[in-house]
Amino acid sequence: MSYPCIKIYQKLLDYYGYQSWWPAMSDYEMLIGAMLTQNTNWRNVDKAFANLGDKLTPQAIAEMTHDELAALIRPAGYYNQKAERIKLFTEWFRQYDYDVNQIKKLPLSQLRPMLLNLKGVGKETADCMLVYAFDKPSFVIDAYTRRLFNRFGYDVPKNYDDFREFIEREIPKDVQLYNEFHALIVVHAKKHCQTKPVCQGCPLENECLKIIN
DNA sequence: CTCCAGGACAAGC
DNA sequence: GCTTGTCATGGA
Repeated sequence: MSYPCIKIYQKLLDYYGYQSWWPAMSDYEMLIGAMLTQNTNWRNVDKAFANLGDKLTPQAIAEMTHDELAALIRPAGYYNQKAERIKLFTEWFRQYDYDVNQIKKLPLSQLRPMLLNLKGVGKETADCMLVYAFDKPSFVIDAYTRRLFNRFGYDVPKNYDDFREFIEREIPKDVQLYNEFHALIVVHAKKHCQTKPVCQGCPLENECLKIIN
C-alpha cells in the first residue's frame, strides 16, 4: 500500500475538524439510532425520534406494544422489522439494568459475538454500537468506507471482517481514532460523495488524483 | 416515474 | 462460501 490509511484520516480531520460523534442525547438513543438508520436516510430517523419524544427510553419502549412502537418509528422505514428488533434489543439491554457501563466491562472478544447474536444487529450495526456506546475499538465498515477507499485506489477485501481487519492493521487500535475516522468518512460522504462513485467537487479531489496518478 | 439512503436476514446455490 | 428477494419511508 503506497498511501497510508492514517493520512486519509488526517486530511479529513484537517478539513472537517473533530466531529465528536455519535449525535445522540443518550447511550440508548445512540443504540436505537444505529438500528433505525439501517439502509435509511438519517432525516427519516430524526422523524422517528421526534415521534418518540420523551418515550425514547428503554423503560418506555419496553412497555409499548409492537403496534405502538411501529407506528412511532414508521418514517424510518421497515417499521415492523425494526419495531420487533428494537423490542428484542431492549429486552437484552434490560439484563444489564439498561446501563452501558455494565456492558463496557465485557471484553470486545466476548461482546461483539453477543451483539451479532441479536436479531437485527449485523456487523456494521454491532461495530457502531461497540465504538459509539461501548468504547470498544472495532472499526466500522459501511458503504461510504468502501467508496472512499476505492476512491483512494485501495483494492479492499469484499468480505466485511477482512476489510475491517485490514484497516485495523493499518492504524493504531484506539477507540477514539475509530470513532472520529468513521464519523469523518460519513460527514465527508454526505457532503460530497453521496451518490457519485467519483467525488465531484470533493475537497480532497486533488489529493485523490495525486494519489492515483 | 425511478433511484437511493450510515443493512440484516433467510433461502437458494 | 456468495447471490438474491424482502422489508418501507421520504426526498431528489
